[in-house]
Amino acid sequence: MTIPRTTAGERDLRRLRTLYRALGDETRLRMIGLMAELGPVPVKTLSARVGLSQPLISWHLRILRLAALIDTKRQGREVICKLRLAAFEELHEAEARLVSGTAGIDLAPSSAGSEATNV
Amino acid sequence: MTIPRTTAGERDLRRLRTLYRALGDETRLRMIGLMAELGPVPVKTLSARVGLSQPLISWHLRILRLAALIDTKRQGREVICKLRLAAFEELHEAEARLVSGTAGIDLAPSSAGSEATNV
DNA sequence: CGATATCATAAGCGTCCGCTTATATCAATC
DNA sequence: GATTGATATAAGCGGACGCTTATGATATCG
Repeated sequence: MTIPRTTAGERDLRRLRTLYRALGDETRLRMIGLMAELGPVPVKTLSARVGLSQPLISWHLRILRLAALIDTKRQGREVICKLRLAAFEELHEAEARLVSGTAGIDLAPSSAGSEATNV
Repeated sequence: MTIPRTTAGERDLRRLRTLYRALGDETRLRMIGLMAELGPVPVKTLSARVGLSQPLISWHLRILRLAALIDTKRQGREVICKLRLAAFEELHEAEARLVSGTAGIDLAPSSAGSEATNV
């Protein structure tokens, strides 16, 4: 039961980093807003409504997909994009663990028990 | 009452972009975790616990401060950093507006009433 | 099978980001 | 007021990011 090589808190950190980073772009937020408004939607429509080139939208979609923020499936020659609301719940949970102060986030192991008590 | 130059949804988009972007870095997430765990904490302690140089921590703190995720105040020669939990509530609210599909996020104005109905 | 529509990938480019080192500001203490 | 401690800012650098244009892959239709 020696501390696992990658702490739970560390895993949260990675996941949070990926999610937040994927969300930290105005174009992607617009796309998410549209998917929320329109429901499952083909790439072309996103491209048209956002007003950016199709390859760029496709690239943004890849980032959102890799972050598991959306699902995509082929339907004929179109690819339908659907928002994964569950991802936001996962986000909230990891976020809550971080902010509740019980994550055990640290780097300097020697700081345990030393002069760490401040304020 | 002509549509305001910057829509409410647009303002949300900017705020969300700033918040998510500030949160989309592992070092900054570590710092937030530490502030959540330790409460108000001086810069030096953050630097020591995270294990990165003081100027770098100071720079990350600036980003968090500009995003209104933390408060900082001088106390003697130290600067105390405190997590602003309220920021997360604001984040959740804006996020909820976006994801609920009522934000009216768009770019192409001509798409109103045209062949926008898909799926 | 050829032609067209929808989407993904590749290559290239300017900019911002994360980080380091060096230096400046501000406050306490002697 | 000079020195020491704590933090902020400046300069510089490599790499990732956001975007465009060009090309390739996949599926439908005639």
